[in-house]
Amino acid sequence: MTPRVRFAPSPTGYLHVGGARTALYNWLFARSKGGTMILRSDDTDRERSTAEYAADILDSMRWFGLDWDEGIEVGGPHGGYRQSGRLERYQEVADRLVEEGAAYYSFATQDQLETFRNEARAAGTAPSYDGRFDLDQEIARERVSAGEKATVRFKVPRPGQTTFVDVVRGDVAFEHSQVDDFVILRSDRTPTYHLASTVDDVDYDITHVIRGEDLLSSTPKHILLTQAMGAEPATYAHLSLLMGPDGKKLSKRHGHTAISAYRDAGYLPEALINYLALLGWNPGDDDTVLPLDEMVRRFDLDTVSKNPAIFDTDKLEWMNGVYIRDLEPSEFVDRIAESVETDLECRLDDDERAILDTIAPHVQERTKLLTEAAGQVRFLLVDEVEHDETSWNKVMTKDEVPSVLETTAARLEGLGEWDLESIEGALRGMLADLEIGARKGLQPIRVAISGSTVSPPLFESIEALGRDRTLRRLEAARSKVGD
RNA sequence: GGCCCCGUCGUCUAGCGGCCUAGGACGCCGCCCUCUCAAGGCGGUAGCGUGGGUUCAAAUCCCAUCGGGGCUACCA
Repeated sequence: MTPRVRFAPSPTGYLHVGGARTALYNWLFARSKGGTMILRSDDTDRERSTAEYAADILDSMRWFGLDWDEGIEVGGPHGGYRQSGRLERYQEVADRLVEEGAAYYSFATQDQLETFRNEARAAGTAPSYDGRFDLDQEIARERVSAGEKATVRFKVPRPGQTTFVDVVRGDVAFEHSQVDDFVILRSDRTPTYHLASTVDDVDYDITHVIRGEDLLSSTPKHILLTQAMGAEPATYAHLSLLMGPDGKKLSKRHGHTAISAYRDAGYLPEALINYLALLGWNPGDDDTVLPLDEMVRRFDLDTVSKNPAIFDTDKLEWMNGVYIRDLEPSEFVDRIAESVETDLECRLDDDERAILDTIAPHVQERTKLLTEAAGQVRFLLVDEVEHDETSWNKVMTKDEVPSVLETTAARLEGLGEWDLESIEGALRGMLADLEIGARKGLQPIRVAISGSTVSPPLFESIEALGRDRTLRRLEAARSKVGD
């Protein structure tokens, strides 16, 4: 039997890094086992679900490069793959469970139930409902068919226990005395998560349920429901949760949590994937950076870690830098083009593209986030640069600067070929003649050219800038410092 | 409170009774390279939560304890 897995987010928030990791592990598992990846929407909570969140989840999945074989927007044998479109099916299952005695119509109020739970807590035990607020099901059924509102609650068989083997955690056991009866159909006849999710998993023939550890304690409910439906429970794998730097559950107060925020911040999807994949899974040796196909080749659920993992932005940034450096220069330019255009407030023309192509390898080496690149290349694309006054004094006194700039201009002006070799030769020759070291002598030129004491390598920058603009910039700086 | 899960450097992890003087990666520190900043090279820093067992031998097995997390909804 080929594995069938699903990622089933609720559109009650953006796709966050924890959800993305769950999606990734499902995807990796499916791809490594030749299985089927399904994307469905667990949108039973209509109050909190929004179209915006739903769209963000799809966008983020696609940006992330995770595809699915069945589900939302791609279709498949099971309809639209949105739970909001399958209400009748859940109602039918719930009613059937009542018929069969596995569930019951309940008129207990939330207040009554809460009182009951408080009593249990005070007694130091877990609440396990004894039916005290409910009446005979014969009567209940009549009242329901007369139009009275009732919830449908699943009756947990007691005494008893549910045991299962979690692929990442091993044997897990729950006494039924610890599992309270639970609502499967609300009084408005919409399904709760437990029902909808279980029915879908059964109907869609899901073989492996890979999800967050927050659902571990709900698993006995899902297994019980599955069995009551007469089906065979899937294999479960519960992934540990992602934590913030303070060890608490990852949330907005720790910084970005939405995948789309990482995209906007300049992260490469392949870097984020690599980072997330290794956050709780080890590929078998000391490899840290490995391509997607290699991850697919090596992935397995039994090598997934049980430990909760802290989401460490430092390592992610480092990895993003690794992937940025690994990009083909033209690819790098493609990826930064948009943010450069935003920064410059205009479209890039072919000449500007050519400048970026030339300097790209040197910028890549200094970029950890795509969004940083615009600031680094800006000086190559604008007409004039701003100089920070304090820059001039850093390596030589201000009054030494004009003559250096003048000599530089003179040497560059006469160059036959405007290429790296000639530029470097001319300037090194000048430094030798002036008897100043490169460290000192090149700095004022860098400031004149780039406006900053930090820039891509100087000779390459001058080459990319071109003769005319270089000379103009040297002249502008010289007259400015001369003032 | 009850139940469940988890516990190796600051962080992600390797480790399945002797190969551990606990390995790798990020971070941090130092040195080298160097036109700035990076990148790169080399070196360093730092850990088995605690207490009991079992054993010739324990990070590895058992118990307790402590700590962290999750669940305990007509949220998912």
